Amino acid sequence: MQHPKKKYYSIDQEKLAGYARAVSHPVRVFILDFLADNLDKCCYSGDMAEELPIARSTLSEHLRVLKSAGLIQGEINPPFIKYCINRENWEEAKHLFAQFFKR
Amino acid sequence: MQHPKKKYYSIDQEKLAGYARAVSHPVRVFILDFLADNLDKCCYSGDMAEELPIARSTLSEHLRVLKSAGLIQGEINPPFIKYCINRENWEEAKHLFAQFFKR
DNA sequence: TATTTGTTTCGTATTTTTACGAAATAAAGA
DNA sequence: TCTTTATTTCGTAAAAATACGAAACAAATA
Repeated sequence: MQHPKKKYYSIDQEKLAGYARAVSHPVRVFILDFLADNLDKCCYSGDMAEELPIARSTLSEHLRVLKSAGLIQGEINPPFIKYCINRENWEEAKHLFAQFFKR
Repeated sequence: MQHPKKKYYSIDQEKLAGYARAVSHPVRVFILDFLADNLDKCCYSGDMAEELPIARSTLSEHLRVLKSAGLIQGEINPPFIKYCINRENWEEAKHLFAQFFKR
């Protein structure tokens, strides 16, 4: 980089982009909707696999992406894994998006 | 696909994913923040290039992505192109995200 | 008409994402 | 201990995203 420019994007801009990236695939939106609609009972991977025309391993990969973005968490209870929305980060994302669009 | 599953994602889930995809890169968040903060005057590509350590062509590509997602629009006034937030779609995205996170 | 100007498009390379089936895993039950 | 079960990880392939510099563009101006 020959001429470093004055400034670049902020931490919040990077955070927002990260959450947006997690939500940027329809299957992952579906998963998040599914989990958010079933907050009381949480869900197993298999519950969602029933509803989606994709391989189990592909679903697992989408769950991994959501988990690494922090939007969901999985409580291991073999051979099941009970997935839930990660409340703390969900609220952070909600706030970031609300701030972003509030203009 | 041997066993077509019962249902798949909805139109709104696809729309949300599409808007999220557009916002899923920090440079694009930066651009949208920049435009939203300057609603009165709108902006030229060059105004933003000053602030970002990326090639002009790369910025142009990000603008193209945002335009094709519908979040911005460009009024051609050669050799300038004045960019603005696309108000209608911005409101739609705002609403979709608000609905999504409201739980 | 040739030049300048701000921007986009093109060609290309690299990286990341998405997807699948096969194999691995880890606990429960036969 | 051998299966069964629900799920993840691995290996791989194909598609999409990201980035850059060079070339193209289109209007204004010299």
